[in-house]
Amino acid sequence: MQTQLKRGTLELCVLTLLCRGDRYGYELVNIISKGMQMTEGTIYPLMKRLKDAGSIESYIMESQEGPPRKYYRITDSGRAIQREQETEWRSFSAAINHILDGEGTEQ
Amino acid sequence: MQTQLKRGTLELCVLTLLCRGDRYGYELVNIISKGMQMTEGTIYPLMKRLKDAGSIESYIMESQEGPPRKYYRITDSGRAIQREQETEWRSFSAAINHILDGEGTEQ
DNA sequence: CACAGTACCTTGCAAAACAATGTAGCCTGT
DNA sequence: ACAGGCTACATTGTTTTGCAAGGTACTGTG
Repeated sequence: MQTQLKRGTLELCVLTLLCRGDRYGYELVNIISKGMQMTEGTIYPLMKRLKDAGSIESYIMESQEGPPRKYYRITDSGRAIQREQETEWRSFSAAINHILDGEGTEQ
Repeated sequence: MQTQLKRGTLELCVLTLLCRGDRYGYELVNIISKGMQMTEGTIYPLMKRLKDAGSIESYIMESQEGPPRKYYRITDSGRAIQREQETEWRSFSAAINHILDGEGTEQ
């Protein structure tokens, strides 16, 4: 059920994390999955969508601890979208909380 | 785009409103659409799902101002689901806000 | 009698999360 | 030397749900 709640917000999470520095896919899964359930089956299609949209760029880097990593870097356009989505999220969650806290009770 | 954010939360909104009293479909659209965009094409399939799941019941009442209205009443099982989903929403939105407010910045 | 508002409903499309599955490199223990 | 586990990438197909578009029908007003 939680599945549905995540729609749209994972993109915001990823863009927000990338605003603070480059990350590779597997790393993003590990960070985000601390707060909510999410797996690689979700992140890679999402990264592809973001790349196709021009919100992020990627580059490969070797690692001493395993296979090469594909790092993602946010673009200016990605930053703009992050700001937009953060605003949307805040007003959206405010609307939900408003209903939970009693909106619509009055006759 | 906001479309994706709504996933799952509209059900919570409807159940929450019905916890406070019976409502008819068109009325629910009017209340919820004050806070976010939503139309009848969304509510009627949702009400059918909720009814099939046993979360709500319905009854018809005449109206002096137009066609008869189909009112919905929440069931005990519906109330339990509402509580569950409200808890889920609160912990979910907390997780998102946690990421927005700096989680994952530290090395 | 047309039109606007109220109120119901269905069909078909699109977006996105995710389980399942597959590849391959690195490291440790035996 | 090799099995097993972790790291790290990726794709396919299923499922859920929001919504535009379309349709019916009743009531009241100009």
